[in-house]
Amino acid sequence: MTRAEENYLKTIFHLGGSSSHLVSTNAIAEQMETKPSSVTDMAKKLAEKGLVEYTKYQGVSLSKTGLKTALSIVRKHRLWEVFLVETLDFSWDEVHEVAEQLEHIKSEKLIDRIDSLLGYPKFDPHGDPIPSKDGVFFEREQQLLSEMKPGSTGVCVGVKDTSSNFLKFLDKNKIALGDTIEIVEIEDFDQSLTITINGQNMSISHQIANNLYVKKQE
Amino acid sequence: MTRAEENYLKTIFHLGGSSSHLVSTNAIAEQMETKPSSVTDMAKKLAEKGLVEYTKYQGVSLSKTGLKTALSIVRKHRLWEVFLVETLDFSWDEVHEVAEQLEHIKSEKLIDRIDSLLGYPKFDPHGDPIPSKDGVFFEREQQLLSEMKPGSTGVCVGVKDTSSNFLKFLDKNKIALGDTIEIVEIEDFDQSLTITINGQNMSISHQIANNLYVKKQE
DNA sequence: AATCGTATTTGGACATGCCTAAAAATACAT
DNA sequence: ATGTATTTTTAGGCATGTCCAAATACGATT
Ligand SMILES: [Mn+2]
Ligand SMILES: [Mn+2]
Ligand SMILES: [Mn+2]
Ligand SMILES: [Mn+2]
Repeated sequence: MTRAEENYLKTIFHLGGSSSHLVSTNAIAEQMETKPSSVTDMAKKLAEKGLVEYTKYQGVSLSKTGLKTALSIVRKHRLWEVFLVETLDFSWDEVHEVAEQLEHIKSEKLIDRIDSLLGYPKFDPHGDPIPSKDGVFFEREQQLLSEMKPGSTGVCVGVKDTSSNFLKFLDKNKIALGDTIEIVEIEDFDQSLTITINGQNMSISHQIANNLYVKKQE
Repeated sequence: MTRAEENYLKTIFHLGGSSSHLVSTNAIAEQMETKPSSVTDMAKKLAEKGLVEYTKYQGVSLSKTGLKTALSIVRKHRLWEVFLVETLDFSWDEVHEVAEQLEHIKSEKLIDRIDSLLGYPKFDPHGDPIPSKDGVFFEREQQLLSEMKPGSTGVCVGVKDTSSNFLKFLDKNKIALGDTIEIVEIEDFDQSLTITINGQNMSISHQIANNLYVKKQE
């Protein structure tokens, strides 16, 4: 399994490529910042190896073994991210790039020991679930903050945009995973929200709310 | 800098390629388990990039920047080996393969944090010195146990053969770095040695003694 | 059902890094 | 000094993974 193949499988997984949903050549090319013709080439190769199902002009989806492989890469990526934050004091906006490299290190033992060192974490620094060794993981209960009604309350559980820019913005404004957010009001004019967080009121734009996942509280 | 280029530079370094000593195409090929023609190709490319000096039919040596790069790879390799042993409880015969992969991860910050986490170690699990960030490292004072005279005493500081087989043999016989070894007798017949180690007498073959580095004691 | 615009595939090409077989240079022995 | 053995280089090819430009298929519109 080459690094390129692993990256394609991971991308198809992230784009939701399953038996029920085919992923288009263009979507993959865009996500990977490569060209559609390259994707076609690789789709053929992966189909040849039984890692994806591929029908010309239709799109690709992960096979059973393809999914297993993709999950193992995602597992490694997210565990390394936790390691970087917890053990090496990286901030959550610095870890993705490095994890993109570390996820390709080939050693069962290494990733199992990292997992154990970290105490078998269930979520990565961005709130994304970490698949277990045998590929099981829980989709977390979530909705976008922008979909909540005034008066309701939620706990911040994840981010949709994981860009360094957005994550740094959240740091600067003291918004972190685990924080409880109450929606006070939504402006008709620009959909900006007034929220209460950590006992303080603040105003955030619709775009911010549209990139924050919360778990609704009763 | 590609992974292949890094591996060539590291190999040239290990073969002692300096201004005073040219390394032959064949030697590199053998060490890297590749073909001489491939080495010639790469030698040209590295010379092109200013990382080695290369004269046709003569051999290659590291340039100043080539040496710097090689040292940084060696540094990373050895720090990762320490990390695997100290932090993740790998045994010293399991770390080399994984370190061969980890040494190519590109992140200053990562290796600096690992270095700090480990308390800035000076030697790797096999007794090899770890170059500092700016490429400085101390050649340790050493000689092969097989070169010592009966009656003399030394401290075990390193291994020449780093194969898993040899390292496991040492474990099994409770010979570890830091142990004090006294040479009691050397057999004329087969050069095997009787030594005292950890208060016990034992006999080891010439081949073993020929792969153990010790620091002579007064 | 024909047309048009977009998505996708094909064909040909290039860079990297490797290989084999043959040619050339060097080293060694007589 | 000459011939032989060894080392090294060259030439040509292959695999991987990428790209561009041209051809083809799809699907929405009329
Ligand atoms: Mn990430
Ligand atoms: Mn993440
Ligand atoms: Mn090693
Ligand atoms: Mn070592």
